[in-house]
Amino acid sequence: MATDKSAPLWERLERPAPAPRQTLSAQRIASAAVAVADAEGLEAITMRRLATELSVAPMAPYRYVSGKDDLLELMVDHVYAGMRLPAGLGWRESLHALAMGTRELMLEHRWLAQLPPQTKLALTPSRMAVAEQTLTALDGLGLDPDTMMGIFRSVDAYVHGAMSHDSAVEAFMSAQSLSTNDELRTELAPLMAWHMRTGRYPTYQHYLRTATRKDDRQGQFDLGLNCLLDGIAARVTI
Amino acid sequence: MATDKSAPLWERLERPAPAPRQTLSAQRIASAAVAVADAEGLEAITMRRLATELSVAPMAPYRYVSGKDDLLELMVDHVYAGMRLPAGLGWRESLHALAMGTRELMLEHRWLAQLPPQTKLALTPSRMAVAEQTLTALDGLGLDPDTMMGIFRSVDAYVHGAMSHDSAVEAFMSAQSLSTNDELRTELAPLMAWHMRTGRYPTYQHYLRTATRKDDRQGQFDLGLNCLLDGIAARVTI
DNA sequence: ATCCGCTCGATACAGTGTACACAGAAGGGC
DNA sequence: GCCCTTCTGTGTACACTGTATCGAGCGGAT
Repeated sequence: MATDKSAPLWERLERPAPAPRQTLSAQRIASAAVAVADAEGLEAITMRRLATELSVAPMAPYRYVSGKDDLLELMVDHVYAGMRLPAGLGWRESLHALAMGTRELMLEHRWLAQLPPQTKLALTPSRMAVAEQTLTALDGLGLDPDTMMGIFRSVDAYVHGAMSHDSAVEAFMSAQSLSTNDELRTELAPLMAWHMRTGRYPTYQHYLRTATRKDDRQGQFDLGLNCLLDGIAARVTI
Repeated sequence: MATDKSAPLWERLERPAPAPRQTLSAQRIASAAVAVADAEGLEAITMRRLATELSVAPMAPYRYVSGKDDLLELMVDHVYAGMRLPAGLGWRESLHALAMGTRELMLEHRWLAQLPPQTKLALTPSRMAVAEQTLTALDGLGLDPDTMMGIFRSVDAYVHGAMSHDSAVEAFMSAQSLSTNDELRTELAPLMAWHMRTGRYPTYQHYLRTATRKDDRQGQFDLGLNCLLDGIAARVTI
């Protein structure tokens, strides 16, 4: 029986491997790809590069993934599998853990923030598990199902938005070999100075002159997250 | 199309004068690119495609943009220039207008959500203007500058995260020629059914069975936004 | 009239994703 | 023992990408 390409990727993977040959496997492919992306960024992920990394012909991985999109899904699932949310906490602690866990994951794997849209949507088993755990933490609070899912998605949206920005900054810094926030500011200074010289942004200029923790990304993240959780609290406690 | 050196001298001489010069400009380039991306998505944006759209040689636009990244920045600035935030509102209405304006912009130009990270960071004049207007709306409330910027960035992060998801969904739908949410659900049903058959997601399954407004994206967006704004309110009103 | 500099054209190149046909090994039935 | 199907990985090829480079011809300053 031929491999049924119309079946979902995940179903195909869970079918018993009819292959005693086994120099390649979805696992090996995924972790090799993740290793490359972690070390050199998403743009280093190339079917050829992946193949050489696995000491295999360029087209070989196509036996396991139907294309690059599939590969990216596999990578996402691979790293999300490492995320464990502590159970038995209250709703707020659970959402906080969800946010912090996702943040950590996206810091460790900066490429997560630059995936193409169809991959961002991918409903992989590990992601389903995260959703399941979060929904469970929100269960039994008297919320209707739509609100439960809405809360989960809102936190997820905030985390993704914030981390998309943060990891873009960090990718930029490492691309320019900047290691401190001061170096970053120095790098951006000429552009910023030019903007300010137009005189169109007086309030922004005032911010630049008086702010003190301009680049505390962790603090920024916490501020927004706490605001969001506070707002959710008002809807949870009946 | 090649300069045919073997053609008779006289034919070569009578060929139309190569250029009524100033055919290109940053404006023309930006709006042509935006038009293509709006109609066919970001992946249709190709230096060659852009050139043919402008009836010009592939390398011609490089006189105005130093590469594709520059082009994308130009496009971002071009569409953000159309965003006007009403002035004279209170802080909450202003933040709400910022969120809704950005949402509308990202719905109108779905490619905004799939830009590469360095372009997402781009500090273009139009984006600076949006930041300026928002900061102005937050001024005079007794907030310290860091908190002002933090609030602006939090709202922006939420909007980007939420819309990144939403416009990925819509890109997927239009790619599969699905027009209604029911069609979308039908398309995803086999995958979802497979996940559910594993029995690993009981709470998710319960959600699927009992939820009623599963795909009300506007409602989801509003829920999270209102939560966030409520949380901010607690920090604004001292 | 001459020259310079800017704008745009033509060509070329390395690198991308992936379609396609083929080689060889694994294991079951005779 | 053999053969034959089936799966795995190989080799080659193609259309397409971003962009470096060189050169042609116009406009304006000298």
